[in-house]
Amino acid sequence: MCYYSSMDYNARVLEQELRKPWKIKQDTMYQQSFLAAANGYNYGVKLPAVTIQDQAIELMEWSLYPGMPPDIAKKVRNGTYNCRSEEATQKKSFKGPINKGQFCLIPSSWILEFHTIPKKITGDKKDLKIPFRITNKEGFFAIPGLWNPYKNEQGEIVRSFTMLTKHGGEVFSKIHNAPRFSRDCRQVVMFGREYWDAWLDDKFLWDDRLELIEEGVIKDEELVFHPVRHPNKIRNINIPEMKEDYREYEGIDKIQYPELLDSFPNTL
DNA sequence: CCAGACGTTGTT
DNA sequence: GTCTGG
DNA sequence: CCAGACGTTGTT
DNA sequence: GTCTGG
Repeated sequence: MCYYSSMDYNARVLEQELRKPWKIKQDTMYQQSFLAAANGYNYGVKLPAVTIQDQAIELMEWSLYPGMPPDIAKKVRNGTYNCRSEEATQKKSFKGPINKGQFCLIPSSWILEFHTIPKKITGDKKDLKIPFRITNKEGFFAIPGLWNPYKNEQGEIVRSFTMLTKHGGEVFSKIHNAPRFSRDCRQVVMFGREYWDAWLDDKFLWDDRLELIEEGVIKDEELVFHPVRHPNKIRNINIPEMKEDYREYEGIDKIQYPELLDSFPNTL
């Protein structure tokens, strides 16, 4: 999954339209935008998130650092950028944060998922990977997550987080059709404005939260998705000087792919 | 009990 | 073509 | 995921 | 560090 967040836009929405002005811990990030990708070899990217404890936007590291000795934690962290919500309480890396109520919310403008058209069909040498921009009608939502602190090599306490996923709905399953190993198609949980307060309310225990996820995840009918130009570089997004390069993706445009006519007739 | 795992996804 | 390593 | 390798022997 | 599997 690729994730995108534009903080200046996000903060404007929060303050003016939603009347939910979270404090912003580092004002330097107010004007930043973020485009980040998750995989097992790229973690620690700093993204804006709100913890239930502080109720303020701050930069935290994407991919949860579990409470284990550093040599082990670093390895496990390769796979903690997401957390399967249905199984979270059974996982050593996540049950601690859950029991301590370390929930967070990650504001976002859109995410990308890739649709694969096999080379068999295109007749090409490689599969065709078409990125879809996915968001809600408001163009602004938030992803529920868990967070955990750790002490980095400089001895500083750093906060890290994971984004929760659930079984993928129809839209996600259709777009995200890459061949998989044995498991189901997943989607990152997206909450519209009306579920943010509940997620950041400490009266809800984990079982309540599982229900919140099922009930609050943005429905397919509320999703807006369309194919877009292929972003050729996403890696290293957290390098500050690359910020300008990514700004161009803020208005990432819908484009036509003739190859999609068979799989997405009339829906785009 | 001890040994071994600890995680998720599948463009970046 | 298929597996491994990053 | 993609990029890059695509191997053996002797020894643990 | 803590849990799971054998």
